[in-house]
Amino acid sequence: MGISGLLPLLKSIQVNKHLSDFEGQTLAVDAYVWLHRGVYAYAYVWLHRGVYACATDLATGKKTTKYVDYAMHRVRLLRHHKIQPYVVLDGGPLPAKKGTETERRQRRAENLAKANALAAQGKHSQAREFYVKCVDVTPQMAYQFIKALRTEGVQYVVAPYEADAQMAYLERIGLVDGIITEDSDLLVFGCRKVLFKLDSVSSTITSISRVDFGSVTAAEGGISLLGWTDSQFRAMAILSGCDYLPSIPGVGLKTAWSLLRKHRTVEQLVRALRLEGKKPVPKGYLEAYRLAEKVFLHQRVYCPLEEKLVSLTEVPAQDVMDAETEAYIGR
DNA sequence: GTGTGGTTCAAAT
DNA sequence: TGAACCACAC
Ligand SMILES: [Mn+2]
Repeated sequence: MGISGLLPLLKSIQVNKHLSDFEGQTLAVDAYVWLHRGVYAYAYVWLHRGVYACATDLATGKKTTKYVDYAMHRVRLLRHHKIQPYVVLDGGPLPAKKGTETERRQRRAENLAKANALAAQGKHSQAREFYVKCVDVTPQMAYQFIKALRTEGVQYVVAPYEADAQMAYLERIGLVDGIITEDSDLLVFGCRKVLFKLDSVSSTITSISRVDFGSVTAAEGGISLLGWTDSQFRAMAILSGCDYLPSIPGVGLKTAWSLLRKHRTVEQLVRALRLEGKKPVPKGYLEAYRLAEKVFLHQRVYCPLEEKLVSLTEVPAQDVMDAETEAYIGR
């Protein structure tokens, strides 16, 4: 899901770069995106050839590991431009994302059912498009990718939970110079340099830098982020709705932005909204907000230097971490 | 007019 | 995942 509408809002600071601009740098790579696209591409090709077995079976990695080629092609492309890839894979499910994941699983099941129904009616071309929609990246596929990475001596790490937080940590401690992903969440995790939309044909990529946030213009009905702190930016994103917390109905990025200009703290903001009574603030929203904030700040990640699990950012001593919170952000 | 939220589509060898 | 599009409410 990411933060809906965030990238268009930051349009004015998106910079098109060539991969050669990153020569000599180490870039974290969100493995999920490449694997998913690889699986998608090959599932599509197989189905085109008339292989109408269940798409989820097709992609288990038993019959083929072709999807790995797609990802490795991109790994080699980075290396060709003298960029050192640091591949980051997703780990276990984060309790905080439970809602999002059950939703996805449901959608995949729906698409599979539709596909099977259409196939049963002999409508194979229509069935194909639904089969393609239920492809999923399995741990087995991730393992096939890891084997290829090992063979070619590419650095990688499996995150204890989300790759997002893991990549943010690698950048934070200086192990990577930037992050290649398609997920706008990385900006909310406080990353300094995030690279989107890698085009392997032209070797170009779209860059968004934290230092440019202040230049986000209020022109054309947009918003201004001049003088905004990481904390305020994060608040705007969470209030607008994120993977860890749905928004208050009727509140999107722009409303969150103007609310945060009026109120100094989220407590005051929520109190004012409740007093006004125009937007339905759910019961327990503020508590849920605090938890979401902690997931962005303190999610559990693996430190390759210390070789142990740590928090993305250190938890302040006065912050109480009860068992529920611990479970939520990973332990 | 503005902003939100829902739907639909593309994704690539 | 995002982008594009559109209907709806304010
Ligand atoms: Mn994410």
